[in-house]
Amino acid sequence: MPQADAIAADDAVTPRQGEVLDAVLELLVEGRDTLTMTAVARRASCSKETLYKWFGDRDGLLTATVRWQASKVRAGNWDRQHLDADALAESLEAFAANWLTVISSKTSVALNRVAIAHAGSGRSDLGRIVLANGRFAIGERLKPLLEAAREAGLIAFNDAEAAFRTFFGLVGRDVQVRLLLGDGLVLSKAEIVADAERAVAQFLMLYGRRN
Amino acid sequence: MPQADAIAADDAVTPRQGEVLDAVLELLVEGRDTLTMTAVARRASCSKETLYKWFGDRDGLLTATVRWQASKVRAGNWDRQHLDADALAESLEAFAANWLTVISSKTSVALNRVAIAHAGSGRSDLGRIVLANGRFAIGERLKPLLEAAREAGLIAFNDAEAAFRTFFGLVGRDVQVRLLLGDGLVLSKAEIVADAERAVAQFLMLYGRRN
DNA sequence: CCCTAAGAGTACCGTACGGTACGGTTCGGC
DNA sequence: GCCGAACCGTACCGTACGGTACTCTTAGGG
Repeated sequence: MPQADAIAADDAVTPRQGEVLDAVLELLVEGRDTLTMTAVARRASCSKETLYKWFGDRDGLLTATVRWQASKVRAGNWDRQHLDADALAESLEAFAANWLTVISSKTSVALNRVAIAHAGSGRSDLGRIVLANGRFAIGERLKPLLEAAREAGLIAFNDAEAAFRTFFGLVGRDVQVRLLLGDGLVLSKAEIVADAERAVAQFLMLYGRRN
Repeated sequence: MPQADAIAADDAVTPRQGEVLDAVLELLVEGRDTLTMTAVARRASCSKETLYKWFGDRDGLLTATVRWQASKVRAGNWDRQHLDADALAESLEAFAANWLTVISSKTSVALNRVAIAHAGSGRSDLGRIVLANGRFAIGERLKPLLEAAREAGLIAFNDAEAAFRTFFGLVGRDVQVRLLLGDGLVLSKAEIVADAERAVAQFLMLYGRRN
């Protein structure tokens, strides 16, 4: 796990603090420009002084929010036993569908937006944290599956990282950037499943051992 | 009020206005938080009053800047004559390399960041404009090539849009989101060329007619 | 029943920035 | 050489927001 801060997440977040962070997420989803400390305090029914006491400053609050959300999104496991072609496809599809669901959620879009805006202005933990918990976390979770599949003779590749990046591209395509830029793209559950199947089929056509 | 003129006159940008917009791009690249009207005026050696006269307000200035940059990035043509397998691969690689070069440029990253931040806060032309001049513009330019290649019997697909999106994913992969989030990813000219070749090879493996 | 601590609510301060006003300067037209 | 337009530089205004201080309420502990 190269990104050390991927899991430095929900340490010592009291339930009440969780409520506050949920309020931040709400406001974030409603529109980034409404995210003022006063608005957070009002929404969470707490005082600004408490916000500053708990989170230090505005950046600290945002950082805690990003970590808080990351700690809530954990998914995509696979069965290490009996890995045959069907099980592989199924696991990959589960990863793909989960990933598409996450990146198309309003929360993820809003959080990525604020992290990207933050990354533009010098001092930026947010971008790094989002990357560590998003793109890199899923990479580290998926690579073992890819390598197990390779050892089982189901797929072939030299570089697991490169293979994952191809998978990533086939799954995500233009979805994330379109959502971030405000395109009115909506992914239904059915479309996500179909997209996941298509992406996995394409991936296996590129990397699968001909049988 | 000359405001209407200034907004509508995104095609008729005087040289002096171009200088101002270039100054905006400079500041944008240097760090988004430094982009204040005062800073623009200082950098461009013009008065704030002139900025407001020409561009209406801050959003107008940003919009003009996005359009200005878009008007500077036009590339990726292909030879309609003699379209054989080699020519197709070459054209696709040119598209891919050009696209990678654009999205990994500091200017593009900075502009996408501000557009994304803008898209978060309700009323947002910026996101739409960036999308129209980026993702969708290249799609519209590439699809004719794909369709010509299909008619030439080089590739096979039902939906040109879907084929393009796959191409888009294979080329871009995780590059754009990583750059937007501030990952220290640098693409050398050689890597871009290699990536373009890989993406095209993969695309042709998925869509190419077996020969 | 008091004492203390946590925290809600609110008033307040400083500053940064969007937007405006105005005096001074340059320059093309007559 | 004069006039007006364009425009630079800058001082100025209003406001929004980050951050702080202060009061008031509530809850536990003795």
